[in-house]
Amino acid sequence: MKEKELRRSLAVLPMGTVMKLTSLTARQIRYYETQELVKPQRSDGNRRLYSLNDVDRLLEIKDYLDEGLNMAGIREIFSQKQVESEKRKEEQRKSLTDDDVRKILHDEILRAGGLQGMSSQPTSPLQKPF
Amino acid sequence: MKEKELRRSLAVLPMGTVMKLTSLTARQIRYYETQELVKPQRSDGNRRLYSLNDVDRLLEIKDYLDEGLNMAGIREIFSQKQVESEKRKEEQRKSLTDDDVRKILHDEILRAGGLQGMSSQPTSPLQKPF
DNA sequence: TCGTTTATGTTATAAAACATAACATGAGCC
DNA sequence: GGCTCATGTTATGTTTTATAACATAAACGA
Repeated sequence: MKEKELRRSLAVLPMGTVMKLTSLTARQIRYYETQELVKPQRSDGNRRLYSLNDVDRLLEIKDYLDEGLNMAGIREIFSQKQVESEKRKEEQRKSLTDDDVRKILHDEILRAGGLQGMSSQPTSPLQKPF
Repeated sequence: MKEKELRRSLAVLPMGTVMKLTSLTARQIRYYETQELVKPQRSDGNRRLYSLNDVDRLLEIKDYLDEGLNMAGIREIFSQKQVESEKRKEEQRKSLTDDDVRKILHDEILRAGGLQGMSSQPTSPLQKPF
């Protein structure tokens, strides 16, 4: 699912398209940028280029505004979300590492015991002893 | 998966983006349009707007050209593909219909036999007798 | 209540991107 | 050599976008 992620973060949409997709005015979209709520890329000619993720973000902003939040509030929410997602990423990194450790240990045990075939799992690419 | 289909056929990409995504020149892209190989939408101001499907199509065209095909050949291939896809669609429509018929028949049999509970399937929304 | 801030509208001006059309051209073909 | 095909190049006009400045209604705070 890394391909999809890439597609969603490709900056390819010009202002006009984003306006239609979000029903926001150019003024609003640019203002939210000054408030650091979205950071579109720029083309060589300095045109703003948005990704699908940016569009989603703008729609989120709209929702929060409807709920009465102000720019500062939305900024705060977004920064929290980012912290959360980074935590999750770190969590996953750790858990993967633990998993590796487990595999390695398992391997050690097998070798120590002298190939008794407790498990019929094919050897993992991680092992490669020596 | 109907949502994805919709997203892929949304005409939102301007010429410049498509040029980068395909490594084709504007001249080429427009020429393929005169050859009816792609039919982008137009914005209010007459700008061409492409969908992700269009981009894929342009990449296909590029491949076929590299293989030595000419416009007529590519046009032919595309029209064949369309026929095929329509056949498959019709096939699916039919098969779904058959399935419905089967369910209805099954139901008829159940009622004729007087509720003997041969199957424990919950009644389908299709039945609604009378 | 008055002065501020906030979010957005409006207008002016310049530049970038795109459209159409016409002419140019090298490769392949008869 | 003349023709077609796919594409390049150039010219000209329109659309879209950028930035910036001024305007304003609503909310807010003193």
